[in-house]
Amino acid sequence: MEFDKSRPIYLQIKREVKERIVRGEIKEEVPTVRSLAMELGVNPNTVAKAYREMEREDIIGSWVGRGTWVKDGARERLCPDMIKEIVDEFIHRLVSLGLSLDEIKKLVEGVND
Amino acid sequence: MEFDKSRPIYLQIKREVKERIVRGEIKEEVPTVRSLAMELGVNPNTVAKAYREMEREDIIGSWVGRGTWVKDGARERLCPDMIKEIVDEFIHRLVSLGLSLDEIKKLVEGVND
DNA sequence: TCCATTGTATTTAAATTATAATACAATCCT
DNA sequence: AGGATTGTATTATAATTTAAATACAATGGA
Repeated sequence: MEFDKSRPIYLQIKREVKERIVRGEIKEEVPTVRSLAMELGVNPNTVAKAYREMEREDIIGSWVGRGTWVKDGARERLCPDMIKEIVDEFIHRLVSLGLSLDEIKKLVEGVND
Repeated sequence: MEFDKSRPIYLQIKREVKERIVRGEIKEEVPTVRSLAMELGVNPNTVAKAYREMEREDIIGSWVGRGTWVKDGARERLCPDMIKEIVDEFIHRLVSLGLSLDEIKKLVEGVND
């Protein structure tokens, strides 16, 4: 995973972990703060900050000495929420360029690859 | 225009100005550094930084005492470039959630409002 | 019980971003 | 000619983000 320099790393880590949960790569046990920090090449504090926010969002739960775990039903809540957020932002950005909803639909229909 | 606190303001200003160019709201004359800073409620230095980068991208040209102007053909170059960037990121993000291209197309087809 | 692993917290430092206050040279308009 | 406006540059300051190095208490396994 590579980072976009224009946005805080901890936000990108949040997105990455959520994506892994939605994809089913993370089912119950979330990587430890230290192991994910090592894997991503960042400071454990940065991962801890991402986890702290996701805990407040009721996506994961952390316990000292045990680790971090996906909360019950988190994947089912996360999936439609994230899709809606992505689609909404996509539509909004193209509308900001002056495109209509019909034009946007035709644009996506024509995508190949 | 309101700012997203999670990203540098000067980058959001770049996007805003580019959108205005594509929408045709800015045709030739770009707002002065000071007037846009006043309009957006930010420091002139922040606008100047955005303009400086757009000048390096050959989108605008600035002259002391005269102002800032859209470069010839900038709108025609900007329009397809920005659309492609937005669509590509959109597809990429949904693929990162595990969706296929077909699923994405059906998703967009079903959008209302 | 002992020890490694866990999340959490603290402190210090560096880099980036944004603001603020000027100053300056070039240009334009009257 | 002269004054206002322009982009640009400089310096200083503050806030945010990230890194780094620790330390600590709780947990679990040998």
